Amino acid sequence: MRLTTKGRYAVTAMLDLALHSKINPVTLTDIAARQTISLSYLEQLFARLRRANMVKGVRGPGGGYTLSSDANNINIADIIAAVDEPIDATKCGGEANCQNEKACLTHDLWMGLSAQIRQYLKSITLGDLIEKQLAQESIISKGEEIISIVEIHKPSELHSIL
Amino acid sequence: MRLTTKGRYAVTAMLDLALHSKINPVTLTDIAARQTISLSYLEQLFARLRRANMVKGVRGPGGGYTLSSDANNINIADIIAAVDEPIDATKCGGEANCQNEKACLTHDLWMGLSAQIRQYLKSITLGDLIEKQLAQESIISKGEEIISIVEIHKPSELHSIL
DNA sequence: ATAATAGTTGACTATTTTACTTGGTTACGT
DNA sequence: ACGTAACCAAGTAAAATAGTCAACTATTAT
Repeated sequence: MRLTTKGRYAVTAMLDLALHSKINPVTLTDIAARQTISLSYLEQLFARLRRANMVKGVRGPGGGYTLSSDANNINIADIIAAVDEPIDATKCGGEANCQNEKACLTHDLWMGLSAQIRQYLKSITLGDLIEKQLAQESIISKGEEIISIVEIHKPSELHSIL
Repeated sequence: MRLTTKGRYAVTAMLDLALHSKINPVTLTDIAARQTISLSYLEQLFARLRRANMVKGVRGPGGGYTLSSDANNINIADIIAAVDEPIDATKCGGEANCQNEKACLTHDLWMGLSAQIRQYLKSITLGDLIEKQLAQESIISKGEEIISIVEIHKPSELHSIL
């Protein structure tokens, strides 16, 4: 499971979509403007999201994109997986000389962790983010009160946390 | 919180270190060979890990790296943060027109998720990965066995044992 | 003291990924 | 018919990743 800016763009765009497409489809132009992402880059991302059956494109005037299913049925792991290029994390994908040997021990450990992260992100849906997060910000302030402090005092240094 | 191959290399190397540096320091050359990472790239990663006080370098013959503290005190989030370049995830770092406005809603949502992921990875230590993962497969004893075998068979390390 | 070891540092290169650009075509609604 | 917006296919600039090379310093062993 990889977590890059690309995946963040995708999740952000999907969140935007979930928030605005309740009634009408949302154009990529609108998302691009709101989230300051280039239109064509969004097109690339949404091409993948569409192929992964996560969004539906509606052509013509009044068209745009809508979620393929309810926000509560769309999880974060799937969004990220849809736009990310799959990579071989093992470097030894089941080679004969790697079976049960020490060289692959750390690979196995990493894979285990990776699976845990994926499972975790799979348990979080767009709906969760919108409802639970917005309702109570306890998670943010409780877990990392530094974030809110920085948000207030030194917004430019947020990156040091993320 | 970013999760890239770079971070994976770092975690993998730290896992390797945790597994092998119980007695003696471990050279980057050994880790490079075991994990198939280039030596110089490891040097770059460990320069950052050292600056973050996560490992200690021991110079001279018989030298290498050791963990700065117990494997149970080193969490995954810190390792990844140490080697990753900090980035600005917001793109609107506290601009006046972004305060409490809709444009930043999805940013906030993403930040909340990012904080959760970070918190999650912070709760997982190297010790957790090694113990919990390995305990089930009872590889611990087997692992130690292999370690000692390899240590003995590697000529470069013979002198440090005897 | 000297040589060998191994960390430390910096600059430099190649590859890949990211993010964006340009310029179209297709489908759909008015 | 016309405008809109999805769809598509190149190509490109910037950044991150991954690795190389070379010199240097601190430590240990002989």
